[in-house]
Amino acid sequence: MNKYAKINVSVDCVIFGWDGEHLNVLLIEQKRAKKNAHLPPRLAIPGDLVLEDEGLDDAANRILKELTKLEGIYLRQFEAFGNPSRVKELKDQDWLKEFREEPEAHVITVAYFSLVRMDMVNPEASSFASNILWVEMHNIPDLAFDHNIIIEKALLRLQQNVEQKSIGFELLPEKFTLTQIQNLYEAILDKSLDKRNFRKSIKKLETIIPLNEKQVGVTHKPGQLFEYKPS
Amino acid sequence: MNKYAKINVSVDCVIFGWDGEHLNVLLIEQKRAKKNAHLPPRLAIPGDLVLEDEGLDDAANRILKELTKLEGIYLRQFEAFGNPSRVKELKDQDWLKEFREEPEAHVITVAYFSLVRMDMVNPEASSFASNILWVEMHNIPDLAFDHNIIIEKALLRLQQNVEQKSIGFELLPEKFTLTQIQNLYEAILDKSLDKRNFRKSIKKLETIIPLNEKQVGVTHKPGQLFEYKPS
DNA sequence: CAAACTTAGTGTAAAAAATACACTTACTAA
DNA sequence: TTAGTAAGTGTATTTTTTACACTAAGTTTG
Repeated sequence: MNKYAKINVSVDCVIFGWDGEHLNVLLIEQKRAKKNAHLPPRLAIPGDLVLEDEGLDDAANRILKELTKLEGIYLRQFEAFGNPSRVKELKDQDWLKEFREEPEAHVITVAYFSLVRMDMVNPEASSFASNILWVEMHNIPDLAFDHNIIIEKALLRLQQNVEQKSIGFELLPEKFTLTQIQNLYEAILDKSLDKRNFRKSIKKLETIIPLNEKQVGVTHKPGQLFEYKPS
Repeated sequence: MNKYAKINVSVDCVIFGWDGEHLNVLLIEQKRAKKNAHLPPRLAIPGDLVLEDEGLDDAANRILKELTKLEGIYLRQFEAFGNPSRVKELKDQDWLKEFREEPEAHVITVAYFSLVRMDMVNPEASSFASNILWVEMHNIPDLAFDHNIIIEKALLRLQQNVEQKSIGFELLPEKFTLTQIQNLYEAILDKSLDKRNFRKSIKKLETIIPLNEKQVGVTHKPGQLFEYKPS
């Protein structure tokens, strides 16, 4: 074995989910070997090793699908994490020994994020994920490896993208009201925005086009519907 | 050998150099084995494999130093490149066979960039670099692997950073004139800026402080000197 | 020493963008 | 019919951005 053979490469996916109210993150419960079945479930973001001759983007899509059955989600690479200590904690070593051929190997991970509508997506646990759960961003427990840090960094990047108005519409319903967009932005940025000014700025965007339709089924004045036409 | 063993991880460094006039990029000429000495020199940005149990940032610093003797330069990670074909071209395979234990391995590279003053820095070829050269950004030849693409992406990121005024002063002389800053910005952004407006925006920054000194040794009206005090 | 050359240095007006702010309207449910 | 709820709207103020051209301070040359 040469001096390079022990570096593995993984990808990890931070999937932000919008339920119309809060920003959530998709977590998996990792399976444990039988002998460790008594241990508490281990939570993590979906991720696994990259295969030989597999591109990073391909790996991210494959792994997300294998663990959660989610497909066709736009994943954006945002950072590589390579601190050698990131997989060396005892809790992590225990698990790695159950599932990895080289549990003590240095693992460099390339992290991706995405933002989806929770009601448009149906994650199901698969492969070594024994369970899938959405957890509110402000309520994330201790996760495997350095996944808490990875989520924090992903949120920062998401916020930067949103401030430049370059992401966010993809995850609204096909037809949506301006208030729905505002709620989404407020959840991502974690601060409240002025209604009139927000509407002004959104209406200025050419990609948001007004429809001759109103919201139905609400118990108050129905809002006008808009749709998103990517340019 | 398991199915993961053939992924190697490298780092590559895009070092932008400012000579007061143009933006340059630091390239190395890669050594060739004797039997291939007749081949034309191979140009690349400095980069090499990450070692086992070495952090990415550490690897970047080590490798830059090994190849160019540059030390203490702030390197910023900006993207990982993992297309399996990035290392499979014939020209690249030839070279890899001379120097790598697993020339056919998939190599994922994590790319870093930095910006330095060319007169404050003294790169010297070392290790498998047989020569070091600065090449003007607009004049970069065909490089090894996907290094041309990596440089393009690094420039984009540098430009984004500069537009937010968050980088650039580090690489001016200790005392500099506003025109010098403007020249730097124009070189990075590759466009010309209005003198009065530029000066207004720079003077608004608290980190740029005016000195009671003037430029000396110039053959025209000497400019006022400023210094940069990081906050 | 005067003229020519070179870059430094300066201000204002106009346009555009960002902010702060409060009441009326349309619908549902009780 | 009333009460409740979120939708929808405009203006004035401040801040930021942009466009634009001449004078000043030094050096060099004839």
